Amino acid sequence: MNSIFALVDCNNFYASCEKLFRPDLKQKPVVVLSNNDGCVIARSKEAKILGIKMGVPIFQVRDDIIKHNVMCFSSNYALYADMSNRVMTILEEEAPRVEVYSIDEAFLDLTGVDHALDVLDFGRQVKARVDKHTGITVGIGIAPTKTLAKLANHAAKKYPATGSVVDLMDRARQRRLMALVDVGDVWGVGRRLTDKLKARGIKTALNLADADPKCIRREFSVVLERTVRELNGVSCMELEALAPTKKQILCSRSFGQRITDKFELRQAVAKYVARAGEKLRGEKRLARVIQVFIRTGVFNPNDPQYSNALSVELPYPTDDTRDLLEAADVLFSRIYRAGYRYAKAGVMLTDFFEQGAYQHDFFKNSPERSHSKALMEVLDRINHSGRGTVFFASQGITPQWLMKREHLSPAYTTRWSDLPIVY
DNA sequence: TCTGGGGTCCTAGGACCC
DNA sequence: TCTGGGGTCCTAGGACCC
Repeated sequence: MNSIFALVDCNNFYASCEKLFRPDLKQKPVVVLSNNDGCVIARSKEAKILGIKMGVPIFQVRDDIIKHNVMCFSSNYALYADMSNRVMTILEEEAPRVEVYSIDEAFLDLTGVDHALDVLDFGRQVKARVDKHTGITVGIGIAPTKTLAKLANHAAKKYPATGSVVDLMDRARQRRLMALVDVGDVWGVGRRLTDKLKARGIKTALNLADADPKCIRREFSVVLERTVRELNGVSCMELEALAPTKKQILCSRSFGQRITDKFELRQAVAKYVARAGEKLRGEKRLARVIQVFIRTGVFNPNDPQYSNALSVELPYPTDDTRDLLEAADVLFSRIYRAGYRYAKAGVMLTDFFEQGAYQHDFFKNSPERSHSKALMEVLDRINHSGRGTVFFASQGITPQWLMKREHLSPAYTTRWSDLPIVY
């Protein structure tokens, strides 16, 4: 049976979340900043019109921000994740199978759904329900492949006359749209590929669709070949309703200010290890390999640069933060060099095993620490309860390097004391 | 002065084995 | 003089995504 995919995408998601709880900002330009308040990572419609670009460092647009009275928010992921869940819950009520593709996007599988409505009416109904129940506006693209659904969604955003819902099931319509779309706006075609494709005269999505898939595979990759086929209506990417288990867990942060002190840097690494361990247990996995990396800033050419990473295979797969801390500490002391201004550090866990699936070495007697499971459970439970935090001494008690979040909005939906009250 | 974080997949090349 | 071929595994790096 031929597939039908719908891509639902929240408009200006982070900026929209912030605006929901601030009616006074309704027609005002709003931007949301990355960690450390470094870059612009989301913009409201009004901010886009002002020409504030995605990803620009905030200091480069400071004049515009002041001149046009743009409201800035530090990113508030607790709020965005909660709003995302509300949107996804509604989508799951509307469609039999849903793939949550990112915090603000989902693919719906409409294949074989018996619609009294046609797909366009169905899309409009979904959009109206999300709007009514969450206040978030979405765009919807409907097409026979994921790549075309992305394209339809692109059109839904770009052309207001569509009412933000585009039905791209028809081949002639697909070709008309593709002729208008820059090849760089195709899903899966990034900046590098755009340059290479354009150098070969492939400038629009339609040019790419009409290219020979065999040549594309030879000169580029199987990934791009798939894209070509998808643009021609041949579905090569399934809907994945179950989130695949993770293959790596990464915890890294840039610091609010440069670190020169060895013990402070060590604390930062310990903190990321603890966080990574928490995520690992959340995934119900054990990790056998841990990597630590540290680096100086990359933007100041006058600063001496240093960057290094080291990984180790642990004696047995573990999810015990104590094991991870111990290993990380050894790695850290081997790569640490004095005399640099460090800007970032991180910890990566890989080589995962299912809990209980690992066969221990017969000749070693029970290598794990005692009460590991119970201790980690208590640790996670306390830290998730919101009533306090427990942490390892190596993480430090009053870190100076915490990231900057100077424009953080309240936790409107996840903390009772921050609940907005309407009188 | 100030420039995010967290992922996936694919490929090429080297080491090693028979 | 002639100097194999096929396979696996691992890693680093490149590309993409949001």
